[in-house]
Amino acid sequence: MTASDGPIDLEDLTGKAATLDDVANRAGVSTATVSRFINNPTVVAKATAERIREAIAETGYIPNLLAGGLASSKSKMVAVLIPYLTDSIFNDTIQTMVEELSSAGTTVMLGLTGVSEARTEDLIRAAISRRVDAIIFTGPVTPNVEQMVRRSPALFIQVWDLPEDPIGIAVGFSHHAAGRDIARFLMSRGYRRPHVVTAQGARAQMRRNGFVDEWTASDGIAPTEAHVEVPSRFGHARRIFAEIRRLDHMPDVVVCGSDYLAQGVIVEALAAGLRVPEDIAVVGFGNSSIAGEMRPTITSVEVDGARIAREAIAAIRNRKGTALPPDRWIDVGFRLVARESA
Amino acid sequence: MTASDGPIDLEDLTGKAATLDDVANRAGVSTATVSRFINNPTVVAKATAERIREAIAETGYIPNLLAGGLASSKSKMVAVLIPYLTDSIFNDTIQTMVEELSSAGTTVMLGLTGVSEARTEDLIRAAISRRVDAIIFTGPVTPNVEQMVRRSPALFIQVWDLPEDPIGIAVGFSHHAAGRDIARFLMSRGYRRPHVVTAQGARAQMRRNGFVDEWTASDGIAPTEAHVEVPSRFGHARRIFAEIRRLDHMPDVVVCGSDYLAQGVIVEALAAGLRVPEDIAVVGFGNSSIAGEMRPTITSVEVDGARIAREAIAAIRNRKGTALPPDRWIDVGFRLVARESA
DNA sequence: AAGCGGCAAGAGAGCGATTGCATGTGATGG
DNA sequence: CCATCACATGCAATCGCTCTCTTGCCGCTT
Repeated sequence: MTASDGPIDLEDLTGKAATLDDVANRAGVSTATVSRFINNPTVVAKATAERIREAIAETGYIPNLLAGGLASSKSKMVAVLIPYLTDSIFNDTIQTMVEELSSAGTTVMLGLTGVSEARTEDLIRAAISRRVDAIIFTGPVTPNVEQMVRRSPALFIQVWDLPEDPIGIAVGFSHHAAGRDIARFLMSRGYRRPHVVTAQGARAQMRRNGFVDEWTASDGIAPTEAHVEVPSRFGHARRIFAEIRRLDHMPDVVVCGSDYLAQGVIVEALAAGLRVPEDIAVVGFGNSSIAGEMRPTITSVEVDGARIAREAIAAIRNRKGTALPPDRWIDVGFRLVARESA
Repeated sequence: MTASDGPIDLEDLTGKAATLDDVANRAGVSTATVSRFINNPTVVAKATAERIREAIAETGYIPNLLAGGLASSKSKMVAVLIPYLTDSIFNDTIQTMVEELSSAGTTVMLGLTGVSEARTEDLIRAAISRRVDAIIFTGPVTPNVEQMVRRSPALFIQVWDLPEDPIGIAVGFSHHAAGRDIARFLMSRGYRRPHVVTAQGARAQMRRNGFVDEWTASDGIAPTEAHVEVPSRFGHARRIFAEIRRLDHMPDVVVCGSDYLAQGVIVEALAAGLRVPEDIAVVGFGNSSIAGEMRPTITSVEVDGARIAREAIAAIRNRKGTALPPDRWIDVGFRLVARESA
């Protein structure tokens, strides 16, 4: 087939997708040139570029990224692995991440690990199988995961946390410090009997430790506690609140692992005729959109999830070859936002 | 390199990932056999299988799915395209979809279209570029999208809706009927002055039409209305409620496009000292987890998002070659769940 | 006029799997 | 004892790109 400027029957292309070869033939150039044009349009001469552009339009060519990735060993994919999606504290991070990555032409592979180590390992393996450029990860790293990841050229980014020795890099903040600051804040407001609700998961545990350590050190009295399954969402609120009512001493403030849970507790408390924060105060975590919209508005800890996403993406983008970026810890901090609920 | 049963220095593998060749050499078989073992372990002899298994373990081999996909022209990937993630009514569908697909070894490419046609087209193109086996899509189909999709062998599955002429197949329900049923329900409960809050987007529009058509036909009086940007989430509630208060006639029921929004309206109403549903009733949509947890519990329309996911996956799995499945419409229906709020 | 530099484009060797076909082998039956 | 067959395995072409190396060409300098 040679280049022709007459219209072609597009229908005959439906059977088989057009390839680089087809485009090259139509445009009267070699595949190498078309490939160059696609990846870096400025390196081909203007007239050639125009012919190629037309040939692409005529053939409806859509590159095969499987082939491209294989040849270049760059997949332009990143894996994003989180525990849950529903009512998740990571949603802003994911939303930003997916938006920014896809507008940069990178596709996102989403994995939900739950709390299962086996599933986590499967997902990591799947990500490596696809030769992703980076793995963005929230969760505990098992030895198997560590081994697989270390051998893979993918950049491993642990987000929402700052582990002591990240495998790749980490973008997050100190959960222990966050817990501590919540404790200090509540003390300064005069609360005396906190009730700490901790979700499953290492980060929640660290916040809880931060809180309890600080509280016990300054006050001498350990707070009462409750635990919920991951994820700490709305649905657990009723049970949590029922438990609180059964305590000998009603707490004066409930410290929740997420705003969703906090919201639920507030709803329950109000329904029970209690005033928030006068009868019982509530603290959330994550500063989700609801925190500012709930009545009363919810005192929470703001974490800039979008910034976490952007820092992670920047790290991917700035990476040279397979070297580790210079900054292995990126601390985005957090900010306690005092509102009406505590 | 020949097969050896001595321990090898695993470290020398870190530079380059192990390939099928490495495994084959170690196990003393051909790459074809290893490939067969990986894709269908039962076809290789037991002793051979064992040797291969060991070789894989020793080399830490992880298959390259880019190469595999290229050779087999099956990517074992599906694209899932939704407008938003945060407070999204699709979350259950996505959660189920991702869980079930990944445990079947298929990876999920997530795309967020927002309300932008350009971005939607880019994402479709990206999906086809990766040669996904299927595209699961929620949203309006532009001519460009239709053209790309028709030429691609990927199965196109439109979910959460039942368009008249789906490109591939559709798994969803009639939004018009849902709107109609809400209208009937509210009439039967004696409500007289509904206020309909409609989000941007075709589906919300269809529900609104269903509602308004039915209401106007039976009652003769058109409901008052309000509009919100997509997504119809918590954050708009305050504005919506403020608008309601400014109306000449206070409506007796607010019909919301999502439970998140309904929740917000309830919170605002309660904060304003109104009783729900006595002073003002509220209807949600989607039957999200909060619908049953909120106080009062929210009357909503239950859509089995998980089932939508499973039906879509089943269609992918049962597909033979590139043929269209026999059932082009799968109606999962919906169910009005009457609770306390209306 | 010869030499040189620089840009644009082509040739072709991979990338790492899959898979149709050919082949070898041992068991089976006549 | 040999033809037959099923089964397990190997050979090698193929998938559609990328990218290094080379070539061709044009315009300038000297």
